[in-house]
Amino acid sequence: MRTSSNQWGFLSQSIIMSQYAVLSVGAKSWRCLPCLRTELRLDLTLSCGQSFRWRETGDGHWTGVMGGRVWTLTQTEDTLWYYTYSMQDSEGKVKGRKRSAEARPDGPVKRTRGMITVKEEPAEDQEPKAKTTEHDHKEEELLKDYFQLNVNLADLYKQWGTADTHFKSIAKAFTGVRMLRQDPTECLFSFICTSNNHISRIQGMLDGTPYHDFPTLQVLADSSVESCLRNLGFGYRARFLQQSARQIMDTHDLDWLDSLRSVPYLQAQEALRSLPGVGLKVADCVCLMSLDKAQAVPVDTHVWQIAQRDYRCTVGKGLKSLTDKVYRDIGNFFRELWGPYAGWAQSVLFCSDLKKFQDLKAMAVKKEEVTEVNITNKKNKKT
DNA sequence: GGCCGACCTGA
DNA sequence: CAGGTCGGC
Repeated sequence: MRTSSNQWGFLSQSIIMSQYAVLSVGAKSWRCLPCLRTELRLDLTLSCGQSFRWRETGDGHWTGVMGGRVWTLTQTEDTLWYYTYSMQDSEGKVKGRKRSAEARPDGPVKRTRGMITVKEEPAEDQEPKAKTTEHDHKEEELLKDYFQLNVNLADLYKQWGTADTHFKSIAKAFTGVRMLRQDPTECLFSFICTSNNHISRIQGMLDGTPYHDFPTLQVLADSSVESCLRNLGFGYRARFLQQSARQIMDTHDLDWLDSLRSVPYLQAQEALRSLPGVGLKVADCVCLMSLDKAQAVPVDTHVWQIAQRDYRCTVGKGLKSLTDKVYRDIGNFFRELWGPYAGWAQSVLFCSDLKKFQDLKAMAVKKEEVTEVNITNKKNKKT
């Protein structure tokens, strides 16, 4: 399977053509938002398996597609910087507005690795300032919505830490792990691909360059899609993808998936489970990561292991794989522990359990041991 | 209702 | 075997 090229690309319109006018922009214009690193850590949040299409394209610079635009994001201790690229169609015409020539004197230096080139646009294509402001406002709102910045993460961490000492010790090194609010269609079809699969292969299937919009329901529902995706290495999941798209098109309105945002958690979960390739785990991922169900706790083998190892949770002990009942019991166990945002808390521990972050976790554990030693010493001194 | 094997693929 | 799900006992 090719992992270097865009696996979905042939199903959707490229936003950026790789051979010419790549990331076509005018004068660079970074904009920013006040945002503490304790509220958002781009590196943790964008690479912990919620979304598979963000890439670190430069040191601390993350590039991906969201809301029909290509974004590059980076951050300092208290500021989130963002940069969007004009969208073009396949004929190379710029569809979005051209960028204004306003530049940040002290903005972060944009660095890219290889694949991305920048073409300058003539400055005369600037649009009136009023429209620019309106447009800028819309992009700021897109970003706030995607990262759910209205949710105060520091407060949640405090609550979870009070209820759960293990969380508290881990959380010190993993602040700012935040739930994204993704597009439901992209989220659903991405997570159908995760079953019985590894992360590296999932990324190979879903990530790619050049940057592109996620394929639409109509495209995915086409009968030719299964064989196409099989040829690209999607395996038996190819059929699930095509069939799920077909079923949604045949039995629901086009906005059915989006409309699940406004129905109760268990109802949304049940609705999703009617789709081929969607069991409890995938349904919970979609509920949590795109349908505003903060209490959904996706229980995979990692989370099950965390429950047993770090919480002495005996639910389902001895079983080789999760039954639906055990799955629900473990979810309830965590919901009772963490409360209505249990799914958000779960993602922090899930993140801390990833192999690539073990060095970070080791630091937290080390601090914890030191703390324990100090407490013990104090006790010893007292007695 | 719960248990078990099959399912694509490649690190 | 891997961040499951499905279909058959």
